[in-house]
Amino acid sequence: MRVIVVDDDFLVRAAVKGILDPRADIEVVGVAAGGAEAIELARTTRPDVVLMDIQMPGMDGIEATRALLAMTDAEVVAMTSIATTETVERMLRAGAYGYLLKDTAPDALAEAVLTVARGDAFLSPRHTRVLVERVASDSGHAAHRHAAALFAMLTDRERDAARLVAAGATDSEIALAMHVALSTAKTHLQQVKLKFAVRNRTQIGVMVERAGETP
Amino acid sequence: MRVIVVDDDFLVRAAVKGILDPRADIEVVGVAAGGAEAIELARTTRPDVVLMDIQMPGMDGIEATRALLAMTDAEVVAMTSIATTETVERMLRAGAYGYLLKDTAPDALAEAVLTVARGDAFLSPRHTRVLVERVASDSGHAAHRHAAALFAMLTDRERDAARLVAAGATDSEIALAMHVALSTAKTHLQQVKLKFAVRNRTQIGVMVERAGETP
DNA sequence: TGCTGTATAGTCCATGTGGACTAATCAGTC
DNA sequence: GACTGATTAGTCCACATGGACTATACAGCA
Repeated sequence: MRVIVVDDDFLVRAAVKGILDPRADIEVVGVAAGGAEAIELARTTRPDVVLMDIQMPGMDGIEATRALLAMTDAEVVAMTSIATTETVERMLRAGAYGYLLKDTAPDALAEAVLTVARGDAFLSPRHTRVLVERVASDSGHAAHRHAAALFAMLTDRERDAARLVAAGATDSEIALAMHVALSTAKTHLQQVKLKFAVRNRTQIGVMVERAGETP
Repeated sequence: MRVIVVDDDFLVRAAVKGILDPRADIEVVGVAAGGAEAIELARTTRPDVVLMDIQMPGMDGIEATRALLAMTDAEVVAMTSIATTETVERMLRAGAYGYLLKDTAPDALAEAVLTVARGDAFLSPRHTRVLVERVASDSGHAAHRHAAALFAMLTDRERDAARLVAAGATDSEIALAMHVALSTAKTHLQQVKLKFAVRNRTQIGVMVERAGETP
């Protein structure tokens, strides 16, 4: 398992290398002090896993991860001491599958490397909790389910009309797009209003968006 | 650490008890074969952690978790062999902070119990990956960011007006609610339309909903 | 075979909305 | 002290929308 370590702090680089190198199944093939340097290093050493610090001067860990994953098929494990929803989300979105607190036990460090290398994900318990809470609380979820359920109760043509309303079309544009008379489009929308139990077309648009049906 | 084990399979109950009981820091204070039985057991034994199977006849693990967390302050670790986004999400939403594959190593089982007991989350690497991918791919995210950025560019009063539009108010109702003249409400909405670069109020409503600003 | 739901189409009229303007007041900025 | 942006307010008019109806045709179902 070929690994590179990216951190602006010399002590961290040395410590991580010191933990991983003695292991028979992991070899640290290089260290870098910044994002740009890491990308250069990855090009030449072709690592399986990159241990990446997030806060670094210059190109930060998130940018570096994005750039790195665009050109290699390495896996990335983020290392940091911050555990805000915001940061975790941005890092995972950049493509990292591992997330470690810097005070992690040596065993966990090696385990994280091996876990992401075989295609699974490894997050520290603290980060896992942050992620779980984000998914669990996901406000507006109930509202979305309700809107989706209402949308599913529409007929095919009512759905078409509703989507066009959400896209900002006028009644006559809807009639044109659906190849029907103006009065027909209006009748469909009256039905949609009834079924959604709303007052006007604006709320139809809001419901369609909430149901995730705006294309 | 007081633990109860809930599973409809006698062999699983015995195996889990056999793994956890020998440990000095964990005591299995009861086992149950179903959801209803588990709730009864939790009432009498007051466990710290409940290991809960998801697929059970009668009351399933998700329902049981919801009911159980409503009446005790125990933590729940789900046990299952399925790892679909759907199931993981429903279980986490029900309030579980642990999620194990049934073929988990004995060490991981005990670690999961201890991790959730101290308030963190523990997911098997496979489930962690499912969760990470859900967060990372989250379609519509870019659209949401864009809408939120546009919304942030509005002035205070324009924001108020925009929210009221999304709620389905007419111009005169907006004027009333904001204690301004009809023409003022219209002027604000003209500005909003300009800044959002949209054609009509329906699209204003859609953008406000997309930005997550509908109260 | 009649009932129900869907899709189509129409009329009439009150009200709402969009567009194009102008303009005063006030707060902060250069 | 002039300028800019925010907030307020106004007029006029064309067009869109909502509401309340009626009505035909066709499908599937009991």
